[in-house]
Amino acid sequence: MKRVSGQGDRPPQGQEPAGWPLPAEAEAWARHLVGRLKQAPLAVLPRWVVGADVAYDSGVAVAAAVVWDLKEGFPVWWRALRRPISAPYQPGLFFLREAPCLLPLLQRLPVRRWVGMVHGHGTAHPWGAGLACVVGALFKKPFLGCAGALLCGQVSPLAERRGNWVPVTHEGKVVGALVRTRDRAKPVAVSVGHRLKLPQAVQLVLATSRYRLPEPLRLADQLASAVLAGALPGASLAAATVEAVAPFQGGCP
DNA sequence: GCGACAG
DNA sequence: ATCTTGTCGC
Repeated sequence: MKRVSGQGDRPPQGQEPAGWPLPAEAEAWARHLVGRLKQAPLAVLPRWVVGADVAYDSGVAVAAAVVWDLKEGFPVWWRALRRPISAPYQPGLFFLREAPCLLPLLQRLPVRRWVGMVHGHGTAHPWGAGLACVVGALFKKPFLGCAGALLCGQVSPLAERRGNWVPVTHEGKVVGALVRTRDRAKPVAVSVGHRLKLPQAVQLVLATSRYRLPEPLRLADQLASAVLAGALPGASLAAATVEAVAPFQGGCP
């Protein structure tokens, strides 16, 4: 598929939009990428779950990543990165806005074996190419998507108790799951992005959830917002140096 | 054809 | 996403 500048299948480096498709060719680019997705089961659940999210404000984006230790049950590393917004939000093309911000950050993780979690959909997407699929495929890492609302698909009634879930069906296929992460709270939409199975994705979301959103994502959400608001220091991509971010609210023990 | 539509 | 503190309910 044609790109602004061909760079193989590796995550684009540096300033955008180099390596990313233009909005007009994004659908074709994404559909091509879908053909390269793997749904192989995760042989071993990694010890670390990386939650990543982005907060925006008039031209500026702050991406944040949090490494959650499944064994200990708390965050062990976090970082935020500031950079310019590269694309407007468009349902279905969310990855064009979010992925460029996430990649530079994910390349600096302190752990080798991890599963990624993004605030958005994976396969539960009109073309089966949600943010989690795009990031997972580019990184060749297991990724799942966890969103607050469905973008497509149908579901049956879901029990009110935490831990229950029902499949999300789209065009005759199971593309995700609606998961109750907290009693009586609005369910979350979980779907596979790359290199893991839906039951494993659901298991990971439930294993890291205390409130409605899984902790790795909820904390990344808060960190990104705090840095955006200026309450905490973040690093600028333009500065070429990524700095450590000070502990934030609800920090680690 | 029209509207809805992750964040 | 974002404008916005406390408040009510489970």
